[in-house]
Amino acid sequence: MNIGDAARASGVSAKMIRYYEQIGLIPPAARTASGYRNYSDNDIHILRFVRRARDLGFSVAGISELLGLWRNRSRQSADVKRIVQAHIAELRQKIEDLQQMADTLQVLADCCAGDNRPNCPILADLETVNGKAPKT
Amino acid sequence: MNIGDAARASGVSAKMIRYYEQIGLIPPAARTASGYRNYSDNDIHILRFVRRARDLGFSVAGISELLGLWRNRSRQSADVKRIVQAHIAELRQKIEDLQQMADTLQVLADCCAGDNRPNCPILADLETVNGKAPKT
DNA sequence: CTTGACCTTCCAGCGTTGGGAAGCCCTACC
DNA sequence: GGTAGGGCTTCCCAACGCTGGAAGGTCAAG
Repeated sequence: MNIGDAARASGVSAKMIRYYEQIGLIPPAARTASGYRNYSDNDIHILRFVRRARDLGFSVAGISELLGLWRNRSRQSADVKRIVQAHIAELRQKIEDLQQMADTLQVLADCCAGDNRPNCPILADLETVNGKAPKT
Repeated sequence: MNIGDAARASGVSAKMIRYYEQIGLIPPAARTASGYRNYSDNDIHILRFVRRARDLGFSVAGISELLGLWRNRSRQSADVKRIVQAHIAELRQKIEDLQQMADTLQVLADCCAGDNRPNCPILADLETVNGKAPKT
């Protein structure tokens, strides 16, 4: 299987497959006599694992940890769970931050006439620090 | 006012101030005879605007647009509102994506015993494509 | 043999921030 | 006046996770 076929089979682009190999996330692929990368079914399996983990928002470092546990038959599911729960916590934190931004902006947008006049409470807010009047 | 003072007064690090100047987000600062950047109260005002906009998640490109409107006294508040609402939509989209990830992971984590045995539904899921069984 | 699609490597960039090196300037203190 | 220390200057590098392109080799079909 060429890298293009592996990309189509796994959902990971050829560029990214090479990148993942380069940074050591996945093992170096076998090569044909002419230097083409050659992928086995097991390699595709690994690539799919990586793809799925990325879709779930894991960083490359996180995927590396998960791959290690996946390969390790004497792993403890508690280790996997710990990684996943830490990641969930990060996601929830990001969600909270973004939600806070969106809420603030929504309030400002609701206060803005949105017409052809220059007066705008949004810009007025942006002049301030943390949404409060500046000391000056 | 030196760049350090400006940084403390605006909440934007000196490093970032230089960077914003370099990429043209803010105008080049005045200089003293010896080459030090010199900031006026108005410059601080601009920096605070930038800081607040970043806190609300705007990209540098977005801030550039907002700054343009801020400076333009004949602006129309509708233009500001449009930019802000587009940004709110982006934020909500990101929130939704992250929420989807977190929900999926939470379900998996809840199914995982988290003990010293290797069996783990999380890893089992990661082997699949989009959470469904692979074609193979 | 030619064409076109594929593969290879390497280099550079995106956006935002932090870190550090080498060297100049300013203030304070002796 | 000399010196120590902090602050300033510019420049380069690193991070994250890719993405694009250039230059060139390989393979299969016509």
